[in-house]
Amino acid sequence: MKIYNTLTNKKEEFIPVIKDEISIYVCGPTVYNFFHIGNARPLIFFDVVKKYFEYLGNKVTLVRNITDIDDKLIDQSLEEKIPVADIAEKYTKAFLEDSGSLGVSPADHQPKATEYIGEMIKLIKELEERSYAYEINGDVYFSVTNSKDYGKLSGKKLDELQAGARVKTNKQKKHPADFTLWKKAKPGEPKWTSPWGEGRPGWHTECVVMSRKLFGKTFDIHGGGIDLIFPHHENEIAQAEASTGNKLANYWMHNGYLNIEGEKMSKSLDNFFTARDILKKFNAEAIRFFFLSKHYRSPIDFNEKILEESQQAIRNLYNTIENSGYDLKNDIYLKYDDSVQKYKDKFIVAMNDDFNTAKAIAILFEISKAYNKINDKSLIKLLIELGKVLGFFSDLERTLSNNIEPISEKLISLLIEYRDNFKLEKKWELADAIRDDLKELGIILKDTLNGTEWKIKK
RNA sequence: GGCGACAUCGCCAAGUGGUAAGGCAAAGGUCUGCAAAAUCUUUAUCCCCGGUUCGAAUCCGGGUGUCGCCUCCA
Repeated sequence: MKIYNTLTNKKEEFIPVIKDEISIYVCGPTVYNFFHIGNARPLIFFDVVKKYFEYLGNKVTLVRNITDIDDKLIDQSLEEKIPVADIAEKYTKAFLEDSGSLGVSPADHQPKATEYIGEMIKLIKELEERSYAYEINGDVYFSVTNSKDYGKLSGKKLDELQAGARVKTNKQKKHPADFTLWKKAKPGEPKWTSPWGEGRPGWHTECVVMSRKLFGKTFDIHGGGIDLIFPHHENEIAQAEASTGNKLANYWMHNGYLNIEGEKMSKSLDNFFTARDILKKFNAEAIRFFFLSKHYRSPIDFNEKILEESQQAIRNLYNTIENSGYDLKNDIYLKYDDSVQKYKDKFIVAMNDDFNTAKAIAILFEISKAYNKINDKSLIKLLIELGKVLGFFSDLERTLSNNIEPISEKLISLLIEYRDNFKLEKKWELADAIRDDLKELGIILKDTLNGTEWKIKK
């Protein structure tokens, strides 16, 4: 198993701290708004990472934190004119709903920043005692110049950072790259009591204390979007190593951006889509297919045409399974012979190469094609097994059975019978009318060698 | 100014030294009353220039283009 590690800029053999037990920490949302379709990428990708490690027989613990106190929540609270805590609650709920709709399994732990204030204060005090932190007027900053290899994750050098390139410099800091550990509360803002007065923690601290609490010292994989490399993850490393001297995580994985017509999605460019809105138009597995059809580290361009294509592609895989008359309940007797096993091996080779999901998907289609040629049911079993590793076919139980009322089923059979009679009498228009009308109702008729089959359109 | 990523068929996309996976779309054939599904067939020499090599989409150098990061950001 090889994983590309941002820390070393190369693919490395993956060796977990504890054999067969893998710890993953992924930076979760700041709950100040509905999350956008770009945020769905790390959610879906690390969902697959977890599923794949489990498929290989590991016990996986995935932590995804929820940042529920931050400047952005305060801004949103002013805009919506409701308290910060209500903003947090509202958008945390929305996050959980929408990520669930995307088919992303809940993390094993979903710690909230506000539950860790005490821990964060402890860490900041520790940093202060070791003179990595200094306080000015109730604000506390981390001093990056005291950190001996600051910049090692992002490859940036302190003297090359162009201070104020995008955000105006805070002149009370000793060095422009110093970052906030504790922020003094303005009147009316949410606040907690600390040795430096009332205020709130800075963003970069929560992940350090949460991961430490839930995993102990060094854990296996820290993940997130590529934009978090600097400064967020850089600052996490600086704090963790300054306080204990231990590595925070062994492997750092970062997914590329989702772009809109080649450009980064942002509110100011007015090319911003929430996952919630996209889910109204496309099903979750089409969205998943879209993301997984490209390697996670590459930028991916989003548009509706691609999603439509993805939807068609995943539907075709479902077609293969549905047409096979596969019986989910009785598949335990199916065994893989060598010719089938080789597809499984190829899939694992692809996934072991830094999660090459694009190639893994190609193998699903090879299996589908092979089945349609030789009709070996064990290929369908493998297709489902591997598809589920990528998070597909969650809907299979429902789509394989036309789950409707017996009375409706009888009605459909009756109509098919009438249509058969019309066909025998060569009254094509009447026969086609029945088929078209049923289609309007979402019932698809197919004439096969075994007679007319029907299914509910999903 | 510093750092980095990317450029493969109409569209999406894998491939990192041995002669171009896969998906979507399109065209034609088989099957069908028609349709759907399935199936067969057809469609690229890899941004440009130069170099290394028996051999390069893959390595090196130089261009061109697109995008990103340099303390909001997945």
